Amino acid sequence: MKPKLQKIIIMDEKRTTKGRQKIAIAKIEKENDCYATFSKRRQGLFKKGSELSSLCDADVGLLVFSPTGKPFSFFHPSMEAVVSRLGSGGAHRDDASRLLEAFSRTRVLQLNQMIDTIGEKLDDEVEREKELERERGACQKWWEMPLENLDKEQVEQLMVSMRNLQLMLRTR
Amino acid sequence: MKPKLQKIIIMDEKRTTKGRQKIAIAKIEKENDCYATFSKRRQGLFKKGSELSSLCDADVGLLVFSPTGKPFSFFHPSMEAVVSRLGSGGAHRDDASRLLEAFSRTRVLQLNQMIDTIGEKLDDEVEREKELERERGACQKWWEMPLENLDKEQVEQLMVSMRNLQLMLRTR
DNA sequence: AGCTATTGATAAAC
DNA sequence: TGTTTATCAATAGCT
Repeated sequence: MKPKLQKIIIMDEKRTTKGRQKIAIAKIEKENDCYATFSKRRQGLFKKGSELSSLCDADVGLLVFSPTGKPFSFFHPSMEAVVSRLGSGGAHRDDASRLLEAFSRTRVLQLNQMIDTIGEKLDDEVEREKELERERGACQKWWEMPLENLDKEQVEQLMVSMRNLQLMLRTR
Repeated sequence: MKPKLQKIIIMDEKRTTKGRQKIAIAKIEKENDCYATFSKRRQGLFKKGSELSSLCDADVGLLVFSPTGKPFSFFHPSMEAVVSRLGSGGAHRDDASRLLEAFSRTRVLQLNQMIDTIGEKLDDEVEREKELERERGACQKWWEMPLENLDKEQVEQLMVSMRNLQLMLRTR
């Protein structure tokens, strides 16, 4: 870019880092750099997809495999919505499809909702959130607690607690 | 961002345009602006996907529907390559079926990975969580958090999260 | 995982 | 839709 608007930039202090540098779009050979870049850019890609779907109310489906073969995906508004638009959407009643339904209703939806409702809110709302987090501590977003890390006992307690919560909410 | 490196910028000539302005991530109501934005951002998204696949030698599949319903897709190295990574697949059917199958398989893979992870007892993460719990004992029982202190939005989020949690637990 | 300087993407205006 | 320009947002290189 060649700015038409003339700017004169004077910098004091010494540069502390080299900052972002231009790179060629070619395979990153250094394995560590490659992983780091994949992680950052995958996040960026999914954010872009999320923004596109929000801004234009467009159905979006993204599917990416990491260098190690691990799959990542992003769908909005849901995998079913995106996939069903591809055609007549014949009745796939195989196990995979049913699993897909069950799973997409939980983790995918949850992740997307988190992204939509929390991650992409306006700046001041994000600021307010951060404020709340600081006040109340890390436990505020308990629902982001990785369920994978709960043992059987903890799960049972969680379910009991959920039932109680439901009752409380209902009586509100 | 707040640059640590002090810059003094002097501009002469008058600004000729407003340049890029910050926008909220919400549905663009003006139809024309919406189409223009979709067109530009779709290009940007596909470019990002292309770069990611080149930089990290990653398989990438992107699928987007314009506000008018027109489908766009990007696959690297090819749809076949992306799909085939998910298994030999059965007989060759139409593209839609194959895509669906691919997506389903992805989900199943993730589900299986999750189940595996769940089966294991946690190590460092759990220790870390317990550590946190010990530190802030009061906050551990988040479900006893006074509901009066939640605003409407938080309650809605809470209920959504609960529903997702239920589904997720059910699939375990 | 955080930070900062720089590159890259893109909202406005034509 | 394509081009241009000033800004905003993503991220490369370090730690």
